This record gives sequence, structure tokens and C-alpha cells, in this order.
Amino acid sequence: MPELPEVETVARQLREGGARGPSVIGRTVRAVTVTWPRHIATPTPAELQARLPGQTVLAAGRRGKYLVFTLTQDTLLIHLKMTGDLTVCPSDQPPHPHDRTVFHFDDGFDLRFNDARRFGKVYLAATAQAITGHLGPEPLEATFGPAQLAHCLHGTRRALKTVLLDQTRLAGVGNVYADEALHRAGLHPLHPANTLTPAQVHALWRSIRAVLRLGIRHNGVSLDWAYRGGSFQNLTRVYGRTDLPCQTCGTPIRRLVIGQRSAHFCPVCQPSEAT
DNA sequence: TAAAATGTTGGGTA
DNA sequence: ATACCCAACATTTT
Repeated sequence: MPELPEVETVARQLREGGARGPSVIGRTVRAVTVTWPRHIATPTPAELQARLPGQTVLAAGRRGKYLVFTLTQDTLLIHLKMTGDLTVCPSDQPPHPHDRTVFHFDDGFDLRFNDARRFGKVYLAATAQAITGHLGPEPLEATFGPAQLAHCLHGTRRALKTVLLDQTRLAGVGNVYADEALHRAGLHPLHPANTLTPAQVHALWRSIRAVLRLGIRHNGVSLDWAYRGGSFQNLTRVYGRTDLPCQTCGTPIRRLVIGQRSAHFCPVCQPSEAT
């Protein structure tokens, strides 16, 4: 369940306690079970299992689509990729079918990383920066204004949709929220990124922030078995609505494949400028 | 059965 | 050197 609002929802729930179990803050790792070694991106599984015990969780947050846990010595980062989810529960609770990496705390609770597709990754590093240093700016930061978005779009003729998904240009936006933001801004997903007028950049900036905030308010998007607990899927205007009427103008929503990802848009509200 | 699904990365090509 | 495309990762669901 991977985009910024979904990751933000998980981070908040793990920090404050909630739908994913009690808070992780203040708990100390006793041991780590690794059932799928390739889940551990860095360091080696053995080294991770040696370094984590004894470290206490001091903070839980998010950078882009990475969950960031600040520990006593190191920083633990988790990327949920397509199907990952995290929950805190008593250690004696029976495991779920796709539990992969389990962090056992010394107080009888576990932090369980469930991941059907096994694309998720665990990182342990001295600083978060070592793992997230390549990411672009955070779209919801107070300092992220239209000028910062213009910089993200600068110097490439690639499709807007492709650039919005490029985490090194802008962190956190994924397939659902990119489509929704482009629809609200009235921009075609294939529009070349470096040809927007200042007014269009401003509209896109507002749309991105509005859509991400709305997603967070609704705890993200629930998609079948992969992620549960959110309701934003009921509010999408184009994503997953192929052939259904545009809620603005009634025209059937169309679907294109751009950069191996589906792009949903309204051909009337989001006209293609070129040719 | 074929197709598609929220994401990234690394290699090859132009 | 840079920009960009595409296969690969592994599983489930429709």
C-alpha cells in the first residue's frame, strides 16, 4: 500500500497507536526473525539481526514512501512497495500467511512486516539520509511552493505523468495520486513536463497538495487484499474509473499505458495540447 | 487463461 | 554524459 498518504497513515498509526495496533514508541527490540532474506536490503540479514537487539524505538515517521524509525543507535527504514503492511500485536498471536520479517520487542509484542508480493525492503543505516538521500522534495512541506514544483518539472520533455512518478524529482506521489492530481489540474498525462505555463504549474501544485491531504484525511486508498483501512478509493475522480462518466463533464474516462503504468484521464477536462 | 495490480532498480540504447 | 525505455522482482485476483 504504497503511496505517500498510505505510508503517512501507517506511520501515524504506529507512532500513536490505532488500527495497526499499539504504538511502537519506547519499545526495545529483542530479536528479528527473517523468513525471506531478500527482504533485507541492507546490511546483511545476519548483521541486521546482530545490530538491532537492544535498540529502542524513539520516533516513527515518513520520508517519501519510506517509513523511518529512529532508534537508539541506528535508523530503521521500511519500504512497503506494492503489498507491504505493518502491524503491532502480541507475540503469541498466530502469524498471517505472508508475514516475512518480524521484529520481536522485549515486552511481548511484535512489529510484523506482512508482504504478499515480497517486493518490500528493510534497511538499517546510521542515518536516514544514507537511504533516502536520492529523493526529491516533500510535496506537503511548508517550503514546497509553485517554484519548487517548477524546478521538479524543469529540463525534461518526458510526460507529466512519468515525471510525477519519478521519486528523485518529487517524493511520495504514486500512480493513484498522480492521476488524480492531473485531473484536478486539467492537464493531460502525456503533456511534456517542461512546457507548462506558470498558471498550469500553479494549478498542478495546488492539485497535488489537495489530493495528498485528502488522501491522508481518508487514511489512504484500500485496494482489495493489499491494503485495508482507507476510504479514498471512493473519492477518486479518474483512477480505476475507466469508461465511467467524468464527474465534471460526463465524458467516459479513458485509460492509457504510460511508462508501463496505467494512466486514467478525462479527454475533455484534460485535453492534449500538442499536435 | 491472460492481464493487471499501489513501486523501484538496474541495464541497455539512443 | 544524459535521457529514456523496459525487463525484472513475486503473488494474487478478476
